[in-house]
Amino acid sequence: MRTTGDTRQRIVTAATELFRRQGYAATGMKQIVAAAGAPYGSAYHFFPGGKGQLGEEVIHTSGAAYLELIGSMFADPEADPAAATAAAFTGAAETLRELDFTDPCPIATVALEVASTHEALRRATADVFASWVEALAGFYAGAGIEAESARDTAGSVIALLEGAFMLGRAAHDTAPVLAAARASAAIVRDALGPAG
Amino acid sequence: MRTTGDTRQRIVTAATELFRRQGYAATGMKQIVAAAGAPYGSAYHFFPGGKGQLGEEVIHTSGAAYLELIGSMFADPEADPAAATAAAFTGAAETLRELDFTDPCPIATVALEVASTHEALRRATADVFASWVEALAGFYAGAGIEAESARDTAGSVIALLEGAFMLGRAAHDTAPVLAAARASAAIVRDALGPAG
DNA sequence: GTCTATACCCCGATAGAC
DNA sequence: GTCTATCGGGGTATAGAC
Repeated sequence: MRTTGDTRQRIVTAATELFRRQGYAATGMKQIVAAAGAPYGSAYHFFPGGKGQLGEEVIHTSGAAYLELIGSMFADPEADPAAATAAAFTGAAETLRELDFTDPCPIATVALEVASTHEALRRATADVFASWVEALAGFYAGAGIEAESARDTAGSVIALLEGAFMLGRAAHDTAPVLAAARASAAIVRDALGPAG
Repeated sequence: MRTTGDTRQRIVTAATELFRRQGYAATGMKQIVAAAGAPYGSAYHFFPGGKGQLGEEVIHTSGAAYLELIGSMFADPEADPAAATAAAFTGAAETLRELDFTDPCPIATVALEVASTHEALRRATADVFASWVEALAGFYAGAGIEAESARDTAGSVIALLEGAFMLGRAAHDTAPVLAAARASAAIVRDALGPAG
């Protein structure tokens, strides 16, 4: 009654890694259970809804983990918001290199793949993006940006990060993410207004 | 000797549309030739290198078409660069809605899918992104931004656009692209410096 | 050059022994 | 609850008639 929980968890973990590296369509259930060291039947025992149900869970759990990461990076309400944002980008550039240009974002590839093909998964990615934007918007609002503008700013910062990952991965170069660090600071400063 | 060219072109066109909507891995050769109204063997007659060769051609040709679009949107050297950039984003938001939240970028999904799995295709997407950045950087340089900064600025603007498409498609909402319009102007203004 | 048939493999999913 | 065998279908790619 304890060991069974391990198998389920291993399947989710393996799927998360494979979806991130290869995308949703290119990853098979057999590949997932093989990577998880689990028998094939376990996948459908724990996820009777099949690949779609597993995909939904992967999106939500990895999205929640990333949300915590965002929360920890923007935890200090005293920090200068533009500088903190730029620092997050330079840190992300380092992560990108450490991951050997595999995707630092756990759901980006899947989000694009399913956006026009799989409603349930599309909604799951939308929920995750919204949770990230909300968290970052809260930080900006605490730093003095008006609520609605804070939301827009947070959305643009996350969009910029996702796009910078895309260009950086394609080029095998962290330069786009480093350039985006400066751009992200400009976005936040603009939202802070002349006083900021 | 004329009609054969049509078949090849129809295959490329059909593949472009399907890759854009579903991604690379989820699209099959059979689906492509069916959509093109071509016999199955024609695909391997014109593309003996198979799906990979077809993918490379799709990336390069659709990337070149998008390059022309960028060139036409930033054709006026007298235009205010920040305003022109923001206008491009508001136009992109409209396009996104017209396309019913299908991907306005012909290579974004494929770029993420192949970044860590298919070297030849990854390089093709990198070439395309680089061509877009170079074109936009030329416009910014003409508007008075120093060359190296113009390149960084162009990269960040394109990254922001790609990321905004990602969030907008997931949410089925043009708001992220419209918010990015203001952010893009802030990025360009920051690069222009206090004088701009 | 055009088109059909097919080889060979892996897909997601299920049945049912254990 | 665990695991294997298998089903029906679709994947890429090729052979070869026309």
